[in-house]
Amino acid sequence: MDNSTPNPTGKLAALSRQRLGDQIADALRNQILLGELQPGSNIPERETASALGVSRTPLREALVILEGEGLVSMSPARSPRVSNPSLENLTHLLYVQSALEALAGECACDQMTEQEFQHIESLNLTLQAMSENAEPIDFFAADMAFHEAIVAATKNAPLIKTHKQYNARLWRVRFMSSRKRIKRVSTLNDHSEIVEGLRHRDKQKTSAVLSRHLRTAIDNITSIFDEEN
Amino acid sequence: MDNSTPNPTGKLAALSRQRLGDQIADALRNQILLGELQPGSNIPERETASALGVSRTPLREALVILEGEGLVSMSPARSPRVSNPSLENLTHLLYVQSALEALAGECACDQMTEQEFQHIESLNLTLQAMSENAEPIDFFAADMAFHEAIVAATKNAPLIKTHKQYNARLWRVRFMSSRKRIKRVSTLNDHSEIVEGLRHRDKQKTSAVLSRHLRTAIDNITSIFDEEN
DNA sequence: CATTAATATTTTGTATACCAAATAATAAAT
DNA sequence: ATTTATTATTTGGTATACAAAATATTAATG
Repeated sequence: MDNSTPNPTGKLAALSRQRLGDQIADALRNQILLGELQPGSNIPERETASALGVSRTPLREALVILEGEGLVSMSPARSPRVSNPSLENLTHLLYVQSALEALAGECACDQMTEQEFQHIESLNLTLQAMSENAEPIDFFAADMAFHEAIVAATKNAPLIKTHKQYNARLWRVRFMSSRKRIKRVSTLNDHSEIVEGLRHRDKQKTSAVLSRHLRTAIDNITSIFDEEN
Repeated sequence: MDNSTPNPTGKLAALSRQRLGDQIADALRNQILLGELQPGSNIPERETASALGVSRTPLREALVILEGEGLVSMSPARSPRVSNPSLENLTHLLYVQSALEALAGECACDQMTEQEFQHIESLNLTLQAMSENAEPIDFFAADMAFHEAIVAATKNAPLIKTHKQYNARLWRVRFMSSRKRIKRVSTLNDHSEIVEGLRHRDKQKTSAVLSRHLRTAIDNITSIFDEEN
């Protein structure tokens, strides 16, 4: 959030390469994804603003952005809160994400370069190598990177952005789901099938496997919720 | 934007049933969809704020919301502008919308009530009746209502919201496309097929027809762009 | 001791003020 | 007359100040 350029006010970098509100939104989003800001927790404006060394105006801008992304909810005369989605809501999100990734798989077959395919393939190999040994967080990160690479290969900017936003809302529950190593084998099988579909630029197969792959995740998060209650 | 409750400041209704920023966003969004704010036109903050009788703070909140929805773009030291999407961008949006509506058709087969089906069916009948005589704007509105009703029947809140946002970004070009009465017959055929799919709760057929229906629109908007240049 | 009413405090919502950067305009020099 | 340099003005970005509402607290009363 700061850089090496001195500035008149002496507070924080005022080099407006990006709006301060956007930078704050990025910072808060990270904190939410990392679990530093727990679902349901309050984000009081004054306190948070002074903690970040900014005023309430750009913080508020950030909160409005995050509210639009579904990560924060604001109610009149109440502190903004980190969203705490229900199982039903998460299921709904996963259905949409499933459709988005199915589309991505199809478009990637048309649009990806050979280089991009090789990158996706290498990400899958990394994941396969991690299979038994890796830490949950690393396995999860590699899994996410694989899916993001497929979406990126479509060069469809709105798709990439919307997919990213849905990923953010699903991040926490999918990470928790990933910690349970069960079903890691079938996950890896799916991934290999996806790579084969992409290799032959088989739109039908690629999108079908991706769709099924994501919908399977619904069962996993359901069991997560059952265990908590 | 106002109500009958008097308020101390005497300016505009301060009954904060909803944040002022949201109300302004709604108002600006309407102006953009109606074409009162043309693509590429500026939205200077001071001028617009005083025109609406509000201060820059909530107006700015509204602009940030609309930027998140892709309807407005903001650059440092420049007036916010109404987005003017390229043909490529609109094509990308339409691909996503196609996937969203295909998902909606599938979920609607599972989730819609008999009552909701009858409503969708009646909207289609209205549309068929309008076929030759109706004004472009009315035909377009009925067409949109038909698609929205299918999405609403899924009860999937994130899907409904995302679909609505994509619809807003596509509104203008789809309206222009609708003004050209060509292809109205095939549009109506598609709609009837969709209704039949829903009637038999045939997920595969319903989603396939919806997907094809939307992708056909890509050809239409392409010809719109060609004519302009 | 419990309960209710009144008050104080905290919180968000909005407006205004100030600052820096970019652009437009004007004056001077070639 | 044209071009360049300098100044003025306009614009968005951020901070602060003030207002309204809700909650927490305290005091008074049964």
